[in-house]
Amino acid sequence: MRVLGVDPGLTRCGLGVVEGRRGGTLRMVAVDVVRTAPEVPLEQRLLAVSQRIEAWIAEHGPDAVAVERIFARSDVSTIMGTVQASGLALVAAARAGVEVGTHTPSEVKAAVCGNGRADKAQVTAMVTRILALDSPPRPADAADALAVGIAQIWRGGGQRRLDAAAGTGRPVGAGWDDAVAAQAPARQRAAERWAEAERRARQSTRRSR
Amino acid sequence: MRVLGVDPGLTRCGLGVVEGRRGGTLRMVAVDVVRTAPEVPLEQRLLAVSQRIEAWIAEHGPDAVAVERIFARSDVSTIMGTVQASGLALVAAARAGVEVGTHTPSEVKAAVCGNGRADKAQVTAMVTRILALDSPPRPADAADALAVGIAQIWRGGGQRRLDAAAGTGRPVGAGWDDAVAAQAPARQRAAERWAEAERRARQSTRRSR
DNA sequence: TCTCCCGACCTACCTG
DNA sequence: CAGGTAGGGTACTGCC
DNA sequence: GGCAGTACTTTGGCGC
DNA sequence: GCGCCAAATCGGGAGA
Repeated sequence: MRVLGVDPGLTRCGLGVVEGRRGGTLRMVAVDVVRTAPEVPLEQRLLAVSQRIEAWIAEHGPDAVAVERIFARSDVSTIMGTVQASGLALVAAARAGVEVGTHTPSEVKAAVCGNGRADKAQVTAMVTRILALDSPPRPADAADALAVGIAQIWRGGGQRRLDAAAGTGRPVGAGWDDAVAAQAPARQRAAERWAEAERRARQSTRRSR
Repeated sequence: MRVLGVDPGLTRCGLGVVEGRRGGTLRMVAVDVVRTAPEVPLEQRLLAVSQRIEAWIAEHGPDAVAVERIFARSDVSTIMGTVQASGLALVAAARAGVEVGTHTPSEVKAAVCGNGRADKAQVTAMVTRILALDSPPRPADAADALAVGIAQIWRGGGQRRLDAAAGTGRPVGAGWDDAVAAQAPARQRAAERWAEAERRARQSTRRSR
């Protein structure tokens, strides 16, 4: 299984391709960071990111694209570009017909470190070890992208419910799987549809780091 | 001059093509609203929006694409899809090599109604009148998209931010007679105001649109 | 080029 | 003329 | 299909 | 097993 992990960002967007099996040894295929200069018009920056992601998908032909979900507090301004970048990643994947998975920062940390509260350095270190790299991926964002990819392989794209972006309006609370049935209004007939959608529901936004 | 106005949204994304000259009579070329169902995976929804926008650009060959700028308050979740949609519009335009303009809701209202505080109904009414439509554009988002397009034609592209960054200082449109936006230097209290806005937004209940 | 630190919406309208 | 202030949205759910 | 109402962050960790 | 608590960011510019 090959996964393209994406750490969305406007100035720096991390891209990392990881290969391996669930529970097996993982191998880093490629890693890079897309940089766009502040003086360039926004649409150009986004376009650059978009094209780069599409190029990577075309080149590496991943089985899935994993995007780090966005977490935004009240500080909105900074996340916009990030969110847009994540959207581009999602569209690029959808356009290529590739499976999509999203992961929150906590999930990623928990996946690679075993602790959702893990320090950033910890994550980098673990990524380096897991992929048996000689040295830590240089721009920090690269490591994060790889971490997301790892999370995708180990935890699977089986994300829960809706995304933050959609403004779920329905805090599911604890049990995700159980909540699926509870949520559907016309659960009997639509159950199948919902299950399907839910299974594929690795959507949502991206997060920042 | 032909402009594609976009009112970004995930569930409903308004698209409106307006044609005319600055200060001249305007004509509506086309209008529509892209709808995507909540049960569809996010990436699919975004893809649908993206493709539709690209199709419209290809079909109508606008000279510019105008996008309504997003203002995010403390409520983040709802804007995500919106922001992503706007990003898609920007990229679609950039990809097609079309000029891009962004406009805040206030700008749009001011451009169309002469009053930045204009009611939504007012905007719809003015759009209907300006474009000499028999009836108001059906979904409200459609009217908004048209309004954005109108604003683009009448006020020109809003890329002051880009200008400042690029140092070109070259407003794309031809010179306009009206008052130019004067930058308010009052940045000192920004934090305070932000905190205030945030606090207010958190406590009070939101009104309907 | 990478690192570290700081700051965090944008406009229109009304009032003095 | 300058400064300060207030305002601005959306996606989901249920119902008509 | 359209209109109106409401809520608006999420998640892992730890304690109970 | 359930519930409550606490924490989480990124982009721009200057300096090494």
